[in-house]
Amino acid sequence: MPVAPGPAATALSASRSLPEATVKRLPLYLQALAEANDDRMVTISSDELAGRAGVNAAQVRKDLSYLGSYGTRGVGYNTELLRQQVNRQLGLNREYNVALVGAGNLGQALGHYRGFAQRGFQVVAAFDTDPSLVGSRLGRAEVYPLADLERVVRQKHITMALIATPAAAAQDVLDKLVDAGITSVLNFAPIVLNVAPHVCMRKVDLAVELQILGYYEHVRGSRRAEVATRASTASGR
Amino acid sequence: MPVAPGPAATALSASRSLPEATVKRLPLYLQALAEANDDRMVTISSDELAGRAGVNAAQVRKDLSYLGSYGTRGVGYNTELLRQQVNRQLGLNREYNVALVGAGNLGQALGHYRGFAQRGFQVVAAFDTDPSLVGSRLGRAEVYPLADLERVVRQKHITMALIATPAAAAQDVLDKLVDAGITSVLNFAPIVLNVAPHVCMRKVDLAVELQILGYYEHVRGSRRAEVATRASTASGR
DNA sequence: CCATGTGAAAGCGTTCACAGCG
DNA sequence: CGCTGTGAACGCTTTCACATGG
Repeated sequence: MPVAPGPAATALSASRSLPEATVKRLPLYLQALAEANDDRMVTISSDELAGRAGVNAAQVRKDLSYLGSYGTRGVGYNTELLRQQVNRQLGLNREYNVALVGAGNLGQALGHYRGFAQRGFQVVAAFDTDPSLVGSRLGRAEVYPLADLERVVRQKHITMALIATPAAAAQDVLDKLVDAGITSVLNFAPIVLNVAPHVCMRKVDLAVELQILGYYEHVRGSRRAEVATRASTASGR
Repeated sequence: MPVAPGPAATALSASRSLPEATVKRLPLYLQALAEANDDRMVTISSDELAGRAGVNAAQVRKDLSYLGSYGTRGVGYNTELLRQQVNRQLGLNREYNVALVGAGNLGQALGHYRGFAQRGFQVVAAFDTDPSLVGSRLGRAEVYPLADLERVVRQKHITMALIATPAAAAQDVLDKLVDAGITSVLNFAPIVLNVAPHVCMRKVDLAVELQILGYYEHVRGSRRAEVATRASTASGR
């Protein structure tokens, strides 16, 4: 089909906004494709990719169709080509410099975590108010006092930040980050933060994840008291 | 309305399954209610609660309606009563014993993270294959060799586990955990794991969160090249 | 012949708008 | 009068099913 009159996306050429749900799955596909590549798979079907990413095959095809037509009917997708396309679509064909604010327990772990740098996110500076931490190293980042935030952020061309401070300090830190020009923030503090609409913020609350698990554990317990046993009907999901 | 013929939930009495999206928000409400309680608020409206939890007021009312009718029309919700109900609904009126597998960078941070114990999740044992780590302490947990997993899990009545191993080891660890009787798992390894349907598993991939932010940063960059500037119309979210 | 790409259907989740009640 | 609780509308996501084309 030429020119594609559909309302969704201008198929060819540059990046148009994808559905949010699709964006969340692209990193999964990227990882699955990298593994398939390591396994010397030149070509991969939506079925195979779905299995490796833990999702439905129809979903894979629908998601990938938003990026354009990179598959071959009757064959599948070229693993390496598709990986490059997904990578480009996610904006990962460059490096991002990341600031880490809060060098306590969680902050130290994040600073030492190798998974970030492996995927192009360099933690190039850390910040903390505790004078005993300032000047120390955290992975390849130096720990600066919070007062230096704006200067260092601009000097090192930092565009993203991780907030790993106590909840009470998080809003103030966020405001300072935004003043310094940061536009993407990942918040680990267990508190709801307010931010101007031009800044993109996501939240990770580790305890919340456990509480969700707790709910299902709890419900399962209640069920067991009612139905006694229940052999698995091997329903997917 | 008595007996409620609606299809959703048997309003009164014990816990019926809530929509998944609602379950994910209950921990937010719980936190907001705890803060409101600290602020000496005896009563709280859906509007106020929505503001503190960062969601829409109609959503708060809809979510809370699944738990039953705990509000007073024209007034709002009793802060403390509602907090107790949400807490009970999430199954948090008990403690959970948690195992931590993998005592490397991330595992050490998780073991020292106080947010877990504060909300009733005690990390009571850690496991690692590295002999130099075995025997050391991690918060209040001792580090055991992986071979002791089943014994310690049963001995300490552990029902939940955190997987913080390298990706390559995660599936094997998961299988061992399930054999030992674990039914809830939080996986931090960047890999898709397969598990029997009776086990509840959630995944946290820190790098994925950054990649999602990267996408929006990337798209924003492309937009800026097109539309030059764009003053905020102060649209929510 | 086989797997993609995609309209159409079905399923969920969110938001609206207002009836109902303290 | 104000705020809850909720049917109904809306929009987004997922899944189905099949025409399409290498």
